[in-house]
Amino acid sequence: MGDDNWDLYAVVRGCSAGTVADVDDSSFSPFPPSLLQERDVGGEKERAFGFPHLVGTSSYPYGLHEFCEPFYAMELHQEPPLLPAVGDPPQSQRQSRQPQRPVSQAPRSTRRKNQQKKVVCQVAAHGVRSDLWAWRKYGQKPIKGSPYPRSYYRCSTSKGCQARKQVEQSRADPGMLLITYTAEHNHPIPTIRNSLAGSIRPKLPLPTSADGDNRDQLLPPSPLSSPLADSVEDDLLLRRPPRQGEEAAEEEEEDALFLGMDMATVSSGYSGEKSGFSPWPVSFNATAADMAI
DNA sequence: CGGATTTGACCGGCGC
DNA sequence: GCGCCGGTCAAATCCG
Repeated sequence: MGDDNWDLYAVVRGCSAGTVADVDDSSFSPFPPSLLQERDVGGEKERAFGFPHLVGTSSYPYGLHEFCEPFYAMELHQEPPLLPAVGDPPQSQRQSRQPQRPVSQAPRSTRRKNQQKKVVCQVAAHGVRSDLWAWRKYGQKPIKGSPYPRSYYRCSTSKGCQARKQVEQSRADPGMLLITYTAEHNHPIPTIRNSLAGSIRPKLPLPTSADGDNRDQLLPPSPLSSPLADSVEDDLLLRRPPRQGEEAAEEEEEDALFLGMDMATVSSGYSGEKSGFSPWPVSFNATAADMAI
């Protein structure tokens, strides 16, 4: 099945252009230690990952499976998360939640901020085309000190899946997205995206030819450049605050051709002040039909 | 009509 | 103890 390749690409493309920083629990890293490069950044250990030999190639090194497995089958290898166990429907908790939200229900088991396992992945904003999981946005918040809002997504591939991810544009490097994965998927990775996948739609009108048309031309729907692409990250980019110099747009369009190969670093305490980003029209709204080839 | 997104409000963790 | 802030909820709205 070519689906396997698909999955792999999804992973590679999802995080290949960046680094991952294990925030709270090194055991939660979705990537095998062999791919993580530890180094000191500002006195803090940072684990950057990269696999240049994987990206930019059209054939998969056999090692990829090994690489992917820990993340996609995390429940098989990791200790149980702090979150409700597999099959424990969070909806049942929410069910008891009244409109007035009685505090006595204390439903928020995910609130252990410091104990929550997280994996922070910094990726090239235009390079990332998401992953095989279907993510549903459930919130967006402006973050103090950051010009960019943070978007909150939960896995919609399977009901009851506790996996979440936060997507935020890096302040230090506006060209990068900080993706924080929290909790684990409690279901197998879909070989193809289910009907929910890729249904994230662009809210903003697609750009006219005047402001950079047809990303499809830049990113033809090849297996590599991804029918997988959904607009989770694109969505974020589309919401970026207005910026003075849009000139970076062209530059980033070029980068897009390389699927965001540029590497960067990330740590749990990123910093920076520059803002701005180029508009990134949603070109791929992958549908089930797109997937089911 | 079903599912996703938007958005304001609520809640609790955490620092002071 | 208090206030700030991040994370989540859920009604309203949008869209295919």
